Amino acid sequence: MEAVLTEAVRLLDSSGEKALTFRALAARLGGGVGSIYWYVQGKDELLDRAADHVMGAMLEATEKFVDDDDPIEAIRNIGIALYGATVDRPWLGNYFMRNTGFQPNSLQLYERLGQQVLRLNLTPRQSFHAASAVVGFVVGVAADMGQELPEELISGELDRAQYMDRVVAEWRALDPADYPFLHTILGEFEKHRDIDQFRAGLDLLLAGLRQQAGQGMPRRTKHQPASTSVATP
Amino acid sequence: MEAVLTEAVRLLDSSGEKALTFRALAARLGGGVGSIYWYVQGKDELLDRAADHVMGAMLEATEKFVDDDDPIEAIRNIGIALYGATVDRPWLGNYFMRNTGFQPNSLQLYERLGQQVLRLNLTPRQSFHAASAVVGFVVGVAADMGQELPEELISGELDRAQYMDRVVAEWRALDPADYPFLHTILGEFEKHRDIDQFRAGLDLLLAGLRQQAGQGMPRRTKHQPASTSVATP
DNA sequence: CGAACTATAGAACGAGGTTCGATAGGATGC
DNA sequence: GCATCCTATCGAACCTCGTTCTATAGTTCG
Repeated sequence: MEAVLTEAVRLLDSSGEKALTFRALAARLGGGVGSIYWYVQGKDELLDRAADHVMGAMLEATEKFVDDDDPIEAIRNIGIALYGATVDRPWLGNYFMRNTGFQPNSLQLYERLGQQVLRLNLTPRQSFHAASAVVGFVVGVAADMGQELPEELISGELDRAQYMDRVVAEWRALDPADYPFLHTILGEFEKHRDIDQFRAGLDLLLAGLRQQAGQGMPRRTKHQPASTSVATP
Repeated sequence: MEAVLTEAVRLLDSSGEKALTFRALAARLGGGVGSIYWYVQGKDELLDRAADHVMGAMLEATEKFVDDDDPIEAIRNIGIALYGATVDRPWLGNYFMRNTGFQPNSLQLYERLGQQVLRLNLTPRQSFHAASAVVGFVVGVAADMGQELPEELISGELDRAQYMDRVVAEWRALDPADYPFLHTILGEFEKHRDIDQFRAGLDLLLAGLRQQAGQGMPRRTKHQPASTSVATP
């Protein structure tokens, strides 16, 4: 059973979602196609199980962040870790889009992030929205950035830089009068790294969150400078 | 050709991604399976074309926002429109995750949003990050929220409220000591509406952006004393 | 020992994407 | 007028893949 999952994850990681077929998996395990159906009900469940398997590792990796002095810093670290695990697993991002995090390990990760939000002393409604926004942003952007590579890259016809150059060239050919923004950011786009782009976005979101936490909302006027630590759970 | 796309979109919207098969589409058009291959190279391109078709309508719908006095308000409106178009089209969200917006109409929408960002007078790098973050957030969250319904709902076995109740009941059964956050937000989750949740997240992000626009200089938010209550609207 | 349960194997079925050759109808060239 | 292309259409055939079903051991228990 464990073997089925690890081998499935290996297949997914190495060759993408398309490559995970029951026949290929059976071949790897040196068994028959039908055998897998003894362990899982169908392909959906196989994917669910594989995803939760990865999220288990994810949980362990983020355990060390919960004691951070600054809760926002903890949220950032957890978010970055989640991003990292998702971005180079197109199948995982895809899975998140298909199945809200009701799987046990996903739920625990949501809880872990939420506990950091609790330390900000917001209203329950604000806390709910904040945690959801962070998870939504991280998973959404990671799924977006981690998408399967276009075939020119897979086939080895072009490398990443060449492909990027081609896209930039196409954009540069557009009329600057019609596309002033695109031309403004072309230089940035050309040399950008996905991870920096992600972090910048996350920082914007967290800045908004910090601001909300800072200005004591309706009742909770907790006017502490927010850099002093709170007792950890 | 136009007929192929409109019929494809109709199939997708009415019955989901699974329902779009070449055979079904051919039947609707009263033609043969092979004919469709004269217009598109394969299923991927069919999806691409269908998505761009929808984005065209999207563009027209957001045209009226570009003259808003407050650029941030314009960004918010465009974001909300994009969210709306995506959230009830699971196939569209799925498409965004598979293919960065290099399609002509997607690119134009990105440009339109970017032009509003330009009005904030940020550095090119900040502008690039801001526009990307907003698009990433909107599309990511919409794709997440718009996912295909679980089968209990499709089969009509349960309605949305009943399904929600069941999830909430499961969560309530968890130990509050282990899941303090989940129990804090249970009440909110129970009565939440997706659109409100989305707007709240977007507002957080835009608050961060407005703050960045307010303080003239580029600046890292990491580890600053958090006394950043900058003038807000 | 026989019966029931665990676990495995692989043939067979059906759905769906894609390929291929056949077939017109119209335009163009000689 | 006839031959030759180019456009557009059609559906049979092929291949892959998820899933089902039956057969077959081994193992446990009465």
